[in-house]
Amino acid sequence: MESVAERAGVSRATASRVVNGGAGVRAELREKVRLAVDELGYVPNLAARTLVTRRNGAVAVVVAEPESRLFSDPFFAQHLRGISRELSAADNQMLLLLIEDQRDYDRVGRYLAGGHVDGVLLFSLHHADPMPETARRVGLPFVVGGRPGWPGAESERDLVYVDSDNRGGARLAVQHLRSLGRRRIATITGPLDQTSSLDRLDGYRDLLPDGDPDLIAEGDFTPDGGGRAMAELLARCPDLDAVFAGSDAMASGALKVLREAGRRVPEDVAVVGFDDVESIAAWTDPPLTTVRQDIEEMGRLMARLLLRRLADPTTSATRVAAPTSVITPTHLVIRASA
Amino acid sequence: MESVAERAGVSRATASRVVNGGAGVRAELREKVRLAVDELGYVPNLAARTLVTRRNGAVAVVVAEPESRLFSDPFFAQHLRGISRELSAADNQMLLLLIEDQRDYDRVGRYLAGGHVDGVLLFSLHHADPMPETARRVGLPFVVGGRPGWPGAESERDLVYVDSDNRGGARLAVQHLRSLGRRRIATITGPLDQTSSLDRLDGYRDLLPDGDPDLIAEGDFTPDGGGRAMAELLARCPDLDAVFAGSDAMASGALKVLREAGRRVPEDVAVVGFDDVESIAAWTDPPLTTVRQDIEEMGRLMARLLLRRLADPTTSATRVAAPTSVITPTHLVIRASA
DNA sequence: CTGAAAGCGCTAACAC
DNA sequence: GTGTTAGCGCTTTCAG
Repeated sequence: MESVAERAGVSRATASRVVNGGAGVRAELREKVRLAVDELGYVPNLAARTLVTRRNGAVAVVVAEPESRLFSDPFFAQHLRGISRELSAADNQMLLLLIEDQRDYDRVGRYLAGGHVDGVLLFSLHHADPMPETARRVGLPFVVGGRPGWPGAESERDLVYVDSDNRGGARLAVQHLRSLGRRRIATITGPLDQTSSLDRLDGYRDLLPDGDPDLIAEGDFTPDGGGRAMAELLARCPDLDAVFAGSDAMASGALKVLREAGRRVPEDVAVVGFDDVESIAAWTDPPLTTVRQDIEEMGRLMARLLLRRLADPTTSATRVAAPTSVITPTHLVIRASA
Repeated sequence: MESVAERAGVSRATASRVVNGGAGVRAELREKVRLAVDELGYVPNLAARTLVTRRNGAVAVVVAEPESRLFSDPFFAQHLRGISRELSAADNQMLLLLIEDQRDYDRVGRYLAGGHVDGVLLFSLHHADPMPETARRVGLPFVVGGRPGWPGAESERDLVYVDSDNRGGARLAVQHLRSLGRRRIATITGPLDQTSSLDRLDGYRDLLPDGDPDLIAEGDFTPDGGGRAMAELLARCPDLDAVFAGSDAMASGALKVLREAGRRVPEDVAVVGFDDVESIAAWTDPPLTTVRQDIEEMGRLMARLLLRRLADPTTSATRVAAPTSVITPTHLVIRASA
């Protein structure tokens, strides 16, 4: 920058002003500086800038997903795409931090504390996940993907999150199955330490308040887990005529087990999934009827919420219209499996 | 750090030494400083450190994949997992930079030039991709995922890359099909502007040098594209009795089209995929026989190669044992489709 | 509207 | 061994 200023015949201060928007600099000089910047191929040193501005132009995305689900369910990638788009539209970088084992919590915690990012996006929170507390401790604004509250989690109350209408979506699914005349409707849930699984189960129960508990089996959001749960259900309730799976991935596993058991889908057993992940739902045999949630849009919303917080440093004092959580709608996509 | 030093009764310099390993400091003082750090909850400011050391402890992963494949093929996620593991084992952060449209090339280029990272991992390079040149221009060491060379790409000659043995893998697939007695073996290729597609096609041709060109159709690595290519092939060569698809995702699309056309797999048409992405290959109907490449390992290798370059600043002058490209092996995984 | 000067928080020679 | 000193490259009051 020294040399840019020199070449343009101005001081470093003026050069700096131009580089950062050029407000309050005579148009003539502004041009001169811009020219010098181009000619010298000057690029500002971010570290130096951060040192004084205390801003990084970067936000961290922390994904705490030790399960193999992360790498078998495109859910995650779609989310990321939404986030990345929104962030880069605002010229912010996305840093992906993966947490795979206990040790990583520390590493990521240190990284966040190190002041390399301006805010944090948190994902796949399981019960009693320490990340929100960590983010709060180091004073970084954050937004959570998926409703984080567990009964009694006092401290989590006023944090901002984005989630889809899991409960409503589940109701849609069961409703549809019922309208098809199905009477023995089973469900395969996700891991019950995640609110999304819980909410979907609640939606199922909303419509089947007196349901047979044997019709409920827990999976883990993987095709494998879905298959295992399906096998359990079949053993317990051979007379079931429909299944609502808590994710498309699990539904695909269930489909396979049903096929192997000689049950025709949808004739003998109707199947509905959840997510509408194109690469799974459209390609199973038969193609999956499922509950659609706009995952990419959820990602965009998370990023937007965080950016708003960053732009407007509303401390807890003068919060007038603090960003608030949002629930995105779900709807049914009918294909061939139900 | 000022206050840490004060509290420990030492100078800032000594405090700094302790924080950075504590070599050459009396054990007694070292303890004192450590204590002060803990008590004050001190965390070093990375920006300041970077400013002077010129090191970030971070490497960028640039994924130039405008196609929707990125978000429908777990290939990518597995790669990332490998990279992330290797990087964090060496206490380096991974920054994910996605390139989706032309505009993004500039944004990412600026970011790299800004000096926020120590090195770059490049992915999914298409023909004449400008990223390697950009990385070279800003002077960042980089490693490429997938063989980048195109005929005549002089400047790309001596860059380091990690790739799997695509050609050998394809040969394995065709070999297997032939050993099953198949005589009309078709292939669905990936986009032919990527070397991985080209190499797999070459492997196919190695074993079928006089093959009927009508038995070759181009897909795009998506299930959809695979389906379209399969339909084409069926129209052109109704007598085909086997298909080698250049990816599991394309194979899944092909399977669907085959099913709809009333062809039984593997009885009428045997199908072999490529990748062995568990979430696809194990869950298709029938489960896919495919060529396995250890994607996560490839990611780890890329990271390791880059880290070695960073650790050992071998300029082009004294290169004794410069890191060199590596090709990982492939092998056949037999399931039910062939 | 522009320039001079004072740091941001840390590390690395260099003396002691 | 340890402290002193000089910056790393940039932004930003504060005068002019």
